Amino acid sequence: MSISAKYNPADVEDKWYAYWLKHNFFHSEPDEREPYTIVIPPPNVTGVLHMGHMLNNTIQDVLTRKARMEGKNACWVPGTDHASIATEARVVAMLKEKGIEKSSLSREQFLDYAMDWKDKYGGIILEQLKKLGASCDWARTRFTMEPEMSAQVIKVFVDLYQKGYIYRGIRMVNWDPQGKTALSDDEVIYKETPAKLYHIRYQIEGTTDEWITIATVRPETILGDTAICVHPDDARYQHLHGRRALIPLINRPIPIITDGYVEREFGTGALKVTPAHDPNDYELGLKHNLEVLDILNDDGTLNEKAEIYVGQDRFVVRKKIAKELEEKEYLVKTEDYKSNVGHSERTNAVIEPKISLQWFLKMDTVTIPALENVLNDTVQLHPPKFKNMYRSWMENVRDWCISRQLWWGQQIPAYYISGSREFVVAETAEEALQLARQKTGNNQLQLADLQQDPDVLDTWFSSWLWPISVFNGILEPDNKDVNYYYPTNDLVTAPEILFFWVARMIIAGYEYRGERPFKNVYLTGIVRDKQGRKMSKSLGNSPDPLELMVKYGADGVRTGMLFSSPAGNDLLYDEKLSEQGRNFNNKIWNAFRLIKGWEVDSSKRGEANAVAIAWFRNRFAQALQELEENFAGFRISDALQTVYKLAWDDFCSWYLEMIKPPFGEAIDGATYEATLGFMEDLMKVLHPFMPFITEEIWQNLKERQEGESLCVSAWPKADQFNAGLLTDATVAFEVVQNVRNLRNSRGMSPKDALQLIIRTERPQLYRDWDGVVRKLANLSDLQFGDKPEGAISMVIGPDELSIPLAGSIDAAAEKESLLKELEYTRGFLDSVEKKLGNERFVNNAKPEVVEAERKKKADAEARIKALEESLSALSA
RNA sequence: GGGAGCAUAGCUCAGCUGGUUCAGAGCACCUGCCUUACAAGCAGGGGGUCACAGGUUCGAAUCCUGUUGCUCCCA
Repeated sequence: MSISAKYNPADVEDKWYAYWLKHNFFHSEPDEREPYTIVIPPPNVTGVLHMGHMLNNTIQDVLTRKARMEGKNACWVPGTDHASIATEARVVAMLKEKGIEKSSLSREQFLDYAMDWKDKYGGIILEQLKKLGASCDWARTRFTMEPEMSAQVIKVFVDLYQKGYIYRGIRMVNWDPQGKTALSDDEVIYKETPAKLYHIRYQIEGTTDEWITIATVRPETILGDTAICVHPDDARYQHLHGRRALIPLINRPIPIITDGYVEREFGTGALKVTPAHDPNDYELGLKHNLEVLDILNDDGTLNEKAEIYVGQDRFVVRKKIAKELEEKEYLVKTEDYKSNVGHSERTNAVIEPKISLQWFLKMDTVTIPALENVLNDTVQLHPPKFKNMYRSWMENVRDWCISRQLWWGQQIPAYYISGSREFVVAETAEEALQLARQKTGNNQLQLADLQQDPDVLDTWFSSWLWPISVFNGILEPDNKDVNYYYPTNDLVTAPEILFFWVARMIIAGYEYRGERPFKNVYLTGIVRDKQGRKMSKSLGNSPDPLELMVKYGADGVRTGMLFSSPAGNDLLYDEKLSEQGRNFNNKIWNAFRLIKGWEVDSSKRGEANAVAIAWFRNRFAQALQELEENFAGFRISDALQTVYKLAWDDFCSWYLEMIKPPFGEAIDGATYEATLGFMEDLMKVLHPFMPFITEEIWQNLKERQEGESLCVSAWPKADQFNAGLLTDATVAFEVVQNVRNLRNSRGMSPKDALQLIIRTERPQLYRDWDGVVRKLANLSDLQFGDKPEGAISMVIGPDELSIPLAGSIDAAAEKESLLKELEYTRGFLDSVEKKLGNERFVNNAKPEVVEAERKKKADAEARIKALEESLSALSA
């Protein structure tokens, strides 16, 4: 069989993914095994795969695949999120292109269009995840708006309402006048925008020439003012306390109040208070019991409460009123000013802080177990530094505004009774009717007399149930799936949504299951470009993951992502990382080529390789232990590094070179079998990181049956290892490296065989490694003894290596380097002796630390002795 | 304004409970090699006062305090 010298991922990836699916390896059903469950952070149906998903899902796949190989019943539940605002905006835009206005459609018609759109585009991202190799249980794919999922959301709403946690209230919300909906804080993007600060004077009531001047960037809102506020200690305004000022143009009188909140240095030190149109003013208004005067319509035009400019847009009015104020000499001056203006993430309209009637969830009590169980590590955050952030949020949490003025989502199950201000909350219209009849005592009420609230619930209000609802745990709280899979094990997500999503899932978990939703939360970083900028469509600095996978292979990109992604830290993505991943794949591929290319001669004896085999077996055990520790601490990047070095350095660079037969010669059967076993174990520990290439190699390493797969093979068991053997090996390797270095520095070819003479008190070590050292250092002979005439020497630990060299030996240079070493080692010994001579050290330090120092001392002394002997031989 | 985090090689980062397995990895760089698995490679090498200043300690990259610079969260 001829195998390509370059690994070609395209040849194998689709083949093995199809094979895995065909044999249902990723599907999970409850059984007697220990479950391992991950629910995917459901991507938006509007989304396409980006680098953040790549990182996030690679990590989930690594964890899932490892658990599956460990014999756990692994279940990774995939799905998508309906994303109310984003999707509705997308559908509205799509309709607009077709010439259809949303306002011309009924709710049902619109939802039909939206569902069609979702069916067409909503699954794209999941298909893309398959290219990445994601081992999700596709039979369990969920969508947050499918009937069973929505039913759970509605049930929870009704339940929380009945418990008294949900209420309707007036609040200041971020209003998008274009989308005509309230937005949550995270859907608002603040941009620094050049603006003007208008200084406007208000006449004091009952005077002819007394004024107070305020400064504002929004002169149109003076029409909604209900007070002017000054600092109580501000000397400039002492005489005005308790007086009233007249709003220019409309002459409505408003009180002048005092509050320490006002910054005296800002503007004129006098603050106009517009409770309906500024969040801070709103708070101030509550405190001082001010009237809330809303002068804006939902679309951003002024209403009749403004008295003037009614029906005109807020920005048009800003210009006009500034002009009028100037003409009528109310405008004192204007100055340039930079202000942070909120824009809608979806429509880019300038956000209007607006008083509105919304639905809220009270957060004060439901958050208690969610806070407590993160602080006591029942739910562990990785890295733990996020606990602080989590706590500060949970301790200062505000009630959650859960209503959105949209159609795409779960419609709020509140029904208003015609002809009254009453409403009822129920899971169905029929139940609502019953309730309404009871409530009103009017048995004549019909369905037609009820009007369901037109708004839908915040998308997070459905996704906070995700770890429960994917197993239908709200509707059937005792079903076998939810009992088996819940609580889930690990959640992998971005710190950006720690509050919006993770915290709320924990709340819902305790509220509805009385238990944490997951044990571990692994927080990934944000994927940034080389310059540290967040990857975004508008910057165009994000590579297309699919193209990247075509170029470097899915395995290459997966490992590339993980090379530089410690938990919780941002990842500065460079295509070089994928290249490195691809190169690693190629390296492994070539190791496979080498092994497969060998002729095996089972009559041949292979004792010479025994030490190499013993060494690698122990080295593997050591690395496996390290690997397990890395996984246990969620240090995924380090875990990859461990197997990377094991495969490349230890297996390829050392082990294979040790046992490789000379060209044209066969390998003995015992060494071959051992090597196949090592390769197979390597494929196992590499598989979670690079599933495709490892499966391809594993399938071809030995005869396999249809239905067998690496992805369900048993993970290697961690064995004890012989540490002494491993340290002996490092001595042998050091000898090899020294000889190679000598050749290199003297410009000699590796083909020139050299003679090596070792002066040592531990000859057995060198005898054990004789064959390996001879082969790797290309020695013609290895003997024990003193340095002969005309040889160059080096000192390794307490041992002296000599290599006879024909021709020039620069005795002076050699002496200099030996002296330098001697000096360093003496200095080192000195510091060690100082430590040991210090009574306080010997008494206070741990015994093993003191013991280590004693060993250092002995080593240093031996080394000094060897160096001195070399030097004296040199001068002799 | 309040809170948190970070600062280690040219770059990205490890360094878990203070002690040569403590100054490390990968990439980049330099030198020499197309050596019959791999140039997507091999062998070898250089490079850091661990931000700055104090302190605790027998001993500090590691613990404490302050300074400077950057980042994030909340307002």
